[in-house]
Amino acid sequence: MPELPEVETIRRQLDAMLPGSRIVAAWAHPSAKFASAVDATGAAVMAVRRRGKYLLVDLDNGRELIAHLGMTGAFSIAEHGGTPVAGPYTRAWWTLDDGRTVLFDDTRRFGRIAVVDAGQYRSLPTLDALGPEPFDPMFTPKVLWEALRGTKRRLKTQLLSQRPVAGVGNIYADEAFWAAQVHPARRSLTLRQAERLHAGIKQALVRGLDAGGTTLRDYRGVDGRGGENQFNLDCYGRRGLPCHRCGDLLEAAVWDGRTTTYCAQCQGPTPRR
DNA sequence: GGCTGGCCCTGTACGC
DNA sequence: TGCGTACAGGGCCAGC
Repeated sequence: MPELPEVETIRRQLDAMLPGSRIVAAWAHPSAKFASAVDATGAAVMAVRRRGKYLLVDLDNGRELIAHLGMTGAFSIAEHGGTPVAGPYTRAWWTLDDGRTVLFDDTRRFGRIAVVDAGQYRSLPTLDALGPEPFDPMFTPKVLWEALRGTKRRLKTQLLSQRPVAGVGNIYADEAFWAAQVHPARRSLTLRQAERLHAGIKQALVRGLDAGGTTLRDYRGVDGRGGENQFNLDCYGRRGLPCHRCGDLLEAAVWDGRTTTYCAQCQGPTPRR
């Protein structure tokens, strides 16, 4: 499940390989989620950027190719020429003028490809309303506090909406709340708690970036290699295992359709509502 | 306008 | 061994 560290790892790999190449042919799965991938045909790649969990490929015709990896999306590059070898889960491919082919595979089809006019994200409402980048100086504890206290939703649900901050998914949210010792099911927080959560978010993401991402099942970089942050996790997926801080067994629950792991001792009792 | 819950989608794990 | 079911979850959207 690619989140910011995984998407950034892929971005760095693609940005080192694609700029300067022109797309001479393309194919897309007929699903509306992928069909517009062929609209990039004829354009040259200028740069590969990232916003939250979205990859933004700048094209030289004033358009952007946007990719969201969903749960199982992955890019790979076939170096040799000839007919692209699409697998059963290939959802799009682009052949470049140097003979290489970029493939996008997505087993569960939660991903998405779109080609839009540069900066026009109205067809992607989450991207259009994305919060600040976590390493942007404008993302301060106070900004986070105000984004979270202005809602009645659970703090984690609001965080996963991508509006308080961009790029945090289930794994890094659980890690951040654990590090901050804030219960994710709370619906309010103090400025002091927001300061700890702000630090926890950045700490969790930096650990993920330094480890090349978290590979629990599907995530692979463009080079086919997984990340190693799964060995650093303190909370996510550790239900029933001892808390690395207090030794109590971690608990898990489903709130708003998302499984959440937490330490009832360190992060406090579950709010009644 | 904010919030909730259902849906999409398929491999894996597990029980019978 | 084979079948059925539950589960994983990011983003979108309908309904309240």
